[in-house]
Amino acid sequence: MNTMEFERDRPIFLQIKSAVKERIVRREIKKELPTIRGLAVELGVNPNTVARAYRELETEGIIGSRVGKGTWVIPEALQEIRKEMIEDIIDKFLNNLHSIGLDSKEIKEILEGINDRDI
Amino acid sequence: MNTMEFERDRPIFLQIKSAVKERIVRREIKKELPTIRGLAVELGVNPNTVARAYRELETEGIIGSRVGKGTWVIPEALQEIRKEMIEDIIDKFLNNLHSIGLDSKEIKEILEGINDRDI
Amino acid sequence: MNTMEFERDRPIFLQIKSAVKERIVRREIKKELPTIRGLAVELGVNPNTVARAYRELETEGIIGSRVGKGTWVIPEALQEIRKEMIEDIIDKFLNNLHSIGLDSKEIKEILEGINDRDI
Amino acid sequence: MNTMEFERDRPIFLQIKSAVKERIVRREIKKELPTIRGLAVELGVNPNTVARAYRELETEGIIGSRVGKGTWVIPEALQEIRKEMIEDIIDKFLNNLHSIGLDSKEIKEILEGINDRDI
DNA sequence: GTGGTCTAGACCACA
DNA sequence: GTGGTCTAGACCACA
Repeated sequence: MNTMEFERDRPIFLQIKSAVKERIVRREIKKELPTIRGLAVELGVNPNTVARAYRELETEGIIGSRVGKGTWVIPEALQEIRKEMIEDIIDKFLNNLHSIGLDSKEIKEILEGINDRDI
Repeated sequence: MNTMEFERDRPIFLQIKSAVKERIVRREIKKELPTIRGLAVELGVNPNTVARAYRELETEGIIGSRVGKGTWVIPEALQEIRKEMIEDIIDKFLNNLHSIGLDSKEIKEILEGINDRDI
Repeated sequence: MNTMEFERDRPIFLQIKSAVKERIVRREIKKELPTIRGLAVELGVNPNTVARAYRELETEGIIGSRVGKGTWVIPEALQEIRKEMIEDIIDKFLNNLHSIGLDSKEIKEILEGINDRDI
Repeated sequence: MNTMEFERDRPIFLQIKSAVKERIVRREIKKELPTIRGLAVELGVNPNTVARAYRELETEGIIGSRVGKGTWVIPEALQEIRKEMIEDIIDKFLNNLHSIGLDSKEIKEILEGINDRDI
């Protein structure tokens, strides 16, 4: 996590949540998560803020925690969550394109345009 | 605009702004926008809230307004804004995919997957 | 006057007033001003709007009018008004520079910078 | 900010905006801005009015803010904004002089005239 | 405590 | 009639 630039207009706890989730899904965090206090110091935020991010990740079934034992990734959930995230990203993408009035043909052209990019 | 369900957790003025912008880009609003007070009544919100949405669209150069005359689309801006919106949608899409750790190959596969869908 | 782009956020009658005043001081309008109705049509505004601009110019002693005789420049006022306008422009300029905290030395440098420009 | 006389005929939020911007550019405000409510009380205006001034300064990239933390100057933006302001003042000055019909020679004379003043 | 949103409602100047 | 400003005041989520 090292340093992290926070966007304004989006709660910090949500940004931390996203960042941690991404790192888990990218397998950069394999098992043990940083302690709440440690991460809070590292990011220069209030421990409550990190705690809230962790709490929501726990509710989503991505991580587990036990007092005295710390916080860890739940590997069984990983594959499923990754799939969901991809699906969400695609849905949002298509919805956005539809919302500005593009039809199937135009969307297909855009998809080809992306393919020609240096991704 | 007819009716409009507002999501909670996203400011109403931003939702109005997006909705109006979409309708403009889709050419459903061609020239004259509804009056601030008219739209406010229609949506069941305070005129100030509509005014703020309009004001920001005006700052973005999409619409113009004048006391006593009303509010209208700036047609010259349209093409440009449409392009920007498409570009933003694509960027966000690719960023999201990268952020969960997909590499070029996986992204290309996803693009093909979308192409095979019924869009 | 031909065509004229109006800025938003500044009343049209004031913009007409400035434009007419400028044309008078530049001696582009020598004696007779366009009729209120004629100018209104030309600019695509309400005659009341032009009338208000003319009325204020008359109050400032720049123009005279009589029903049935039209509107004309008062040449005696011209030299004086021109001087006032120049003085106002200079005062505003120096005030603006002071307001952002520039000292005499910096202002002198700016003045030299302007002199080196292609004015 | 202490006290502040508001001109009529110019929106209060714009006057607050200018005043704050000047104080920032003059480095009288170094880092922390007064809180919205604090400044509102000090100036005897509604918090919404100060909030709008701050919001626009934030849009211009001059200040940043976060709920619960307050409002602060973005130091990186300062140099750039100072330059822009000077450039704007000069442009406006030259435009004004041109608009009343002065030619290069006359403008140069005026510039020298200013230089001889006690600035 | 702090910024941000929203409402209800008054008032204004321009067209 | 129309957009624009402003106030008073409530409520919210984040820190």
